[in-house]
Amino acid sequence: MFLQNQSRELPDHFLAFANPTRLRILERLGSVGEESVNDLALYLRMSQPRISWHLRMLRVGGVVRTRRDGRQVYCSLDVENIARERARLDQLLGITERMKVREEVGA
Amino acid sequence: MFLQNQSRELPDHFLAFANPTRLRILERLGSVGEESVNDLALYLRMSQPRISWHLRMLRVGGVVRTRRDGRQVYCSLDVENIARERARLDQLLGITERMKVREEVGA
DNA sequence: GCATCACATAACGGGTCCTTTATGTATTAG
DNA sequence: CTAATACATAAAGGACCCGTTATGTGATGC
Repeated sequence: MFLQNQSRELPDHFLAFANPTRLRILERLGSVGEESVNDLALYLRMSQPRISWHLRMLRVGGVVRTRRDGRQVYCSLDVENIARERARLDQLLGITERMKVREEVGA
Repeated sequence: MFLQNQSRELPDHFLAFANPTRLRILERLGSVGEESVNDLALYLRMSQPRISWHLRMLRVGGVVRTRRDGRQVYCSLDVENIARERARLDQLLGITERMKVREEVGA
């Protein structure tokens, strides 16, 4: 079914943002665009398995996508899917585009 | 400090969305606007302590606000704060308004 | 005051998250 | 083929999440 899928997809997506380490990873990826797993671990001064584990959650949640180039695996933000999941949440909450526009205007 | 605060505020906020039961609560609140704790528990056919516990997480995460009227406590979405936290995430990810507009257009 | 209603918290078991250390797998270099 | 590199996965322990029942707290009605 359609809703069956969503019953874990949305929670998994937002769980990806619910951790300081993962937010640091995402901040880094947003800053540099793309980076390998090892470079991420070096930059964050964390063990490679730990980074790899968090990247798995980020991939499962549809926040990050990866591509392999030789032995390196490069990670980047999946901006399109983030926007898609966000739209799903807004629909679930009944938040309309009109409401969001009013907020941007400051109404 | 400023960032110290954010180190738990953003995770707590998105953790609030990372559970099917809480999403059902939020969907209900988006639909009816405001509802008491007991009515929420009845509607979701779940024990009142469980609902109360989830509402606590939703309040801590800044997703739901509550007001007391007599013995009832009425809950509703904190749409303004949701938008605020979302903007913080976008800033962290380096997602600009321009990018979001392009997505809405479908570019 | 006393009983009741609405909600919050406590205690408990089972599951998942998160971290470290150790090991496995895939790709490249010689 | 062998060794090294880059990354993924396994195991183990502590912490937190999530569901139930039981109990506590605060506000209303008699």
